[in-house]
Amino acid sequence: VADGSRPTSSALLVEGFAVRSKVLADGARQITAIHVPGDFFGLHSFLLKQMDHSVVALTGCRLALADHEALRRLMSVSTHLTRLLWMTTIIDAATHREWLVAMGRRSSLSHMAHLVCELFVRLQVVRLTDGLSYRLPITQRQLADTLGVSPVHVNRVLQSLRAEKVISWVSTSITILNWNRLVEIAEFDPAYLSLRSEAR
Amino acid sequence: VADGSRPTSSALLVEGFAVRSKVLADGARQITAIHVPGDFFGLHSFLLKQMDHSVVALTGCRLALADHEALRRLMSVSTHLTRLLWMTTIIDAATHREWLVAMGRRSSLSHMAHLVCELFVRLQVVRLTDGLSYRLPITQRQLADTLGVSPVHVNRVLQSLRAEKVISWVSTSITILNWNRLVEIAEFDPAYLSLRSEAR
DNA sequence: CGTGTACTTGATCGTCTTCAAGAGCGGTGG
DNA sequence: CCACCGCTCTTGAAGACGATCAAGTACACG
Repeated sequence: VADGSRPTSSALLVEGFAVRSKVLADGARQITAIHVPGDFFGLHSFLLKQMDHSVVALTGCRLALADHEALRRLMSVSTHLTRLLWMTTIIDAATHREWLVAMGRRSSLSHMAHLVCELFVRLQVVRLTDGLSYRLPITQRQLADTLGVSPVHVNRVLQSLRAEKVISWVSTSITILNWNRLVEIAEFDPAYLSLRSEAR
Repeated sequence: VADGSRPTSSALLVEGFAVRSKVLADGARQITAIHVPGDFFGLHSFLLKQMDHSVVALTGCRLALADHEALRRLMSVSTHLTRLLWMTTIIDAATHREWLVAMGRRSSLSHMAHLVCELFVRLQVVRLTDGLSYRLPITQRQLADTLGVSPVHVNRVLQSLRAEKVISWVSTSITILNWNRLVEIAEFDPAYLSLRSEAR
C-alpha cells in the first residue's frame, strides 16, 4: 500500500509479515511498525482516506480483505465489533509509544532486546513460536531501519547479544537462550500490548 | 493521569498544555505526545482500561470531562460521532509515527524544527497563534525528553536555530522568523495531521 | 562460474552525552 | 529587606556511542 494512496479496503493479515514505513527525501527509511499474522491493519485509510505511510510485505502474505463499505455497515450494526476494531488501532498507538520510548531513551542494545521480546510475545499469542524460538523474515538492513540505526551497528549489537548467549539469530530464525537476561536488558513489560483478556 | 491507573472518564483539553510520558527504571523520561487545547485524550483508557503511560499537565488546564459510561451510550447512538472520536485516536497514531521517523532518521536539528512546525500548524487551527508566534510553556529539560536527547544538546540546537535566524525562542514564546527555511530543515509535510477537512 | 545481496569486521570520524561550573531569576524565610 | 535556595538556561571540555567508509566473506541465483 503506497504512501499517499487511497485504499478502499482494510485487511487482516492471515499469513506472512509486513511493515509500515516512511521514506525521507534523502532516501532514509524508517519502519514504524511490524505486522504479524493476526494483525488487522489499514484502518487508518478507513477513517482518514489518504495514507500517510506505506505498508510493505516482507514475505508473501495472505490477506483477508475488509471493504470499507462493509466496515461502515458493520459499524452501524455492531457497537461491540466497532469497539474491537477501534481497540486494535489503540493498541497500535500504544505500541508506537513504546517504540518512541525505545528510540529516545534506550541504548541500541536495549532497543534491540525490546523488539525481540515484543515480537516473541506477539507471535506467541498466535502460536507462531516454537518453545523459545520464532521465525522473523527480516534483514539486518530492515532491522536497522526499524531501530533507527545503521546496518553496521545492528550487526554489532547482534554480535554482543550473541556473545552474551542471550539470543541466537541465524538467518530468519531467532531463539531466546536466556529470557530473564533478555527481559532485563530490554526492561520489557508487555502491558502495553494488552494481550491479557479483559471484558470489552 | 498516572501510568497504570484506570480512569473512568476521558477528556477534551479546553485550555492549557499537557504531555504523555513514560518513565524508565533509571528515571529517564520520554514524552510521547504534546497535547494542546482542542485535543481529545484519554480514549486509550476508554477502550483498554489500564493506562500504559502518564498524562502530565504542563500548565494549569481546563478539561471537559466525558465519562466512559456516557461515551458508551454515545457509541450506541451515533455512528458518526463514534467515527470522529475514533479518528482522533488514528491521528494520534499518525503523529506517533511521524515522531518515530523524526527520532530514528532525522538529525536533532531537523527533529526540533519539525516539532516547532507541527505545533505551529496545530495551534493555528485552534487560533492560538499570533502571526508567526505562539506560546509553548515547556522547559528545555522537557523538550529534551520529547526529542530524546540531553538538555545540553537541546540548548545547543536551539542556539544554532537562533544563530541562523530561523526562530526566536524566548522563555515560552516562539516566533518563526523564516518559515521556508524552517520547513526545509524539518522536511515538514503536515499531511499526517489530517487538518484539511474532508467528508467523514 | 559470475553477479548481487546480505552479513561481517576494522578504522576513523562526528554527533551527542556526561561532567562541571557559572549566570539569571523567582520564591521563601529569617 | 535581603540572603539563600532551587530551577532553568548557558557554556566549556572530555569522552562514549554510533555513523561512515572500506574491504572481505558467505551464499543464493542465473
